[in-house]
Amino acid sequence: MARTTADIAQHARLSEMVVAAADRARANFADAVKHIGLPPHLARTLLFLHEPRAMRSVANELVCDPSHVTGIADDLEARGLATRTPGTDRRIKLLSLTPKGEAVRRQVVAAVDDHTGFVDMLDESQRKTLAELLTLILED
Amino acid sequence: MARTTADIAQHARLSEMVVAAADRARANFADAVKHIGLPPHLARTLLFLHEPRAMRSVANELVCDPSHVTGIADDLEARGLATRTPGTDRRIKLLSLTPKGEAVRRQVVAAVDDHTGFVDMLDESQRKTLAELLTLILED
DNA sequence: TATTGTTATACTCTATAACTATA
DNA sequence: TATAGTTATAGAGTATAACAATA
Repeated sequence: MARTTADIAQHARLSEMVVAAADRARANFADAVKHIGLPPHLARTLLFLHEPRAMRSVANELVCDPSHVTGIADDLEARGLATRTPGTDRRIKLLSLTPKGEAVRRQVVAAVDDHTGFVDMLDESQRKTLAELLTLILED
Repeated sequence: MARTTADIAQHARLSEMVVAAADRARANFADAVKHIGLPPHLARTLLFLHEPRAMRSVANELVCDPSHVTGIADDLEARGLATRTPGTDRRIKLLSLTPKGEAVRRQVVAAVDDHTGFVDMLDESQRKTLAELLTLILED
């Protein structure tokens, strides 16, 4: 395969491309949800809240430290989109969507689905191939 | 294609996978250059300096604000890896590698080439396919 | 007047450690 | 003693705006 940058190895070039594609994906997501009036990280959190989740579980989904989720939950509560409810183990707080939160979550899902994004550069078969290759990369 | 998370669209799932793969690529790069004793962003900058570049040009390669490059150049100079030299247009400062910088750059190239990384999960034909798909995504 | 690089400043994102309340 | 969540703090990475030198 031709190298576009003289002496950066193919290896490094593939990595750069993956990182660039991720930046594209992030920008695209931010763009898709902009009209909803939520910062991207809150919109993304809503996507995971199709069912109530413990704070720690949200942290795992977002791949961040649990302490970070406190602020996100505060923010969602302040916007009336989610509430903390105690679990049966009373150390645990479950983050659940309010009816308004459910509605906004549906908006986010629709926006992501509708938005003309980078995935539209690929046809169905190419998306399938990409998903397969990325699955290989992401395997342990 | 089966959706692994109930009601996140395929679209969103592909995006998440690309972002996850990029995180993997970044961690892998950091891992590869760790033994060289350079923070990843400096090692990455070295890769672009196979020829002298104006500060602004470096900023474009790194996709960051030019003001940010000042600190990077300071850091590289403090480590004896690069020097600023005036261009023919004397507003421009060219960042060039010192002999030591050339040597360390070769180390970085070798480390990235050798390091068992996420690209090794793919065979040659799969890498080619991935590069092609990413090229499509990254087209304007 | 426009452009290059610099400085000073501030913002975003995230992690760490110490704390509380449960278990 | 161990775990869930919180608080306070700090660090990395990056952007913005005002500035000096040059075109």
